[in-house]
Amino acid sequence: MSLRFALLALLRVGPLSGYDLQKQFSLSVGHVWHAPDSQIYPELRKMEAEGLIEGEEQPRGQRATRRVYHVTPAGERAFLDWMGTPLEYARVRDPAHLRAAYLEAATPAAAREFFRAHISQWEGELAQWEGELRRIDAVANPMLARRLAVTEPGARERTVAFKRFTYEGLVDRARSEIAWARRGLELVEGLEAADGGWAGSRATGA
Amino acid sequence: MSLRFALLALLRVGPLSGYDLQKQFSLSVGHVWHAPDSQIYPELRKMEAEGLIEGEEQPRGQRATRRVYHVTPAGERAFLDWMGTPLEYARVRDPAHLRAAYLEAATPAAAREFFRAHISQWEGELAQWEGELRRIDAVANPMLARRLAVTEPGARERTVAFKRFTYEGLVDRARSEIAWARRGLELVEGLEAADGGWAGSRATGA
DNA sequence: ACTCTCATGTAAGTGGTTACATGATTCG
DNA sequence: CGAATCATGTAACCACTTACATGAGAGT
Repeated sequence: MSLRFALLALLRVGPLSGYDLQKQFSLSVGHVWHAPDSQIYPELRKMEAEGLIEGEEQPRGQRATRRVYHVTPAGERAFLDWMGTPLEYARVRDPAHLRAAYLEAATPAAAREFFRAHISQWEGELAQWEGELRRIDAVANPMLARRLAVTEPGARERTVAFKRFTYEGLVDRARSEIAWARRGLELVEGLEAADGGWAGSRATGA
Repeated sequence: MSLRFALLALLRVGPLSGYDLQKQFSLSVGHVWHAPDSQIYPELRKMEAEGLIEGEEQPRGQRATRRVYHVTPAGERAFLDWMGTPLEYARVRDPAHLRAAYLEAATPAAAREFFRAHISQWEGELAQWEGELRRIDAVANPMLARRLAVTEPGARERTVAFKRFTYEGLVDRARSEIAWARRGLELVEGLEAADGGWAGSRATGA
């Protein structure tokens, strides 16, 4: 349900084709809400059918066209309504913590590998989010720059502030996942030292 | 894909009916992987069809029966294999941070309400997870007690250690979400004080 | 001529959600 | 006798994933 609002958030700064949208997506909102192009195109069609956006065919070369979408008043209203309604939180479904809870059934090597993968996973996200933070500070994100150009001066400060704040939260989260996994690595070391029996045949299932 | 392993994790400590499983689920693994009964029953059937578990019809009263499942050797192997394979991480899809990134479009009241809801959401989770931590320490979780009874003495320490460690991680996460949202509340106050123009008609879409 | 980017999708499948359906048993 | 709990599902729907499909235009 959030995809359409992520799309509206982008289209609200100015008209874009599905293709451009998809590109901008991966460089901005995509950092908090992933969507592949195979999901974006149909969603745009649906949103158009519901009157939230309108598409205009534009010629491209001799025969080809591209469809450029802009937000309708109904779309603007839908977006602002959404901003005013409470979020629905998804129930927990956390594969990493699920696995962590039963790591005694894994070999020490597999447990270590799990934590290492967790660290590198979150280091990847961290790098993305820290990069985004730097781009926000430098107004080097093209989407943000366009948005600020379209925003009345008095509102620019808070526009930047909420972006910063959002990515700070994500950075915190990534750091705490990494810290947790590092403690996990230490825990594995400790348990292995304390109990020579782990790594035995039981853990491998043989 | 994780559901079946969550179910196997429970069944590995001893046979259970779908109904019992579902009850135990919400009191243990359910804290990291939610699943409604309408998903559990069909999944058990599928797992049986694939030979991971086996069900036995047991009489209950005069006419009724219940189906009690136990893990087969193939199921045990599947579980241990899963423990040894790298996790697949889902792409980010985070409604709260998506909204936070565009909160300049909301009224200050809506922004505040959003953060308050975020705090109470995570305080709820926090309470659950802290409760679970206390039950782990007191061995007051019946599922954990059963598991320890079935675990060789040398492996008990690490069984408890990984559970503790998992819930510690979840508690950390909840705390940091709460801290983030509190900072969000402060940010809203600050922006409102700095800029009397927010809360104006623009933000409401009129 | 070839390749890269632009541009827009469809189709099949999976995992999960919500709502509904049904009947036996046990306990007060 | 009625209510709670035991017990097991089905059906319709939605969001998302993966893989595939197609063709025009621009640059080398």
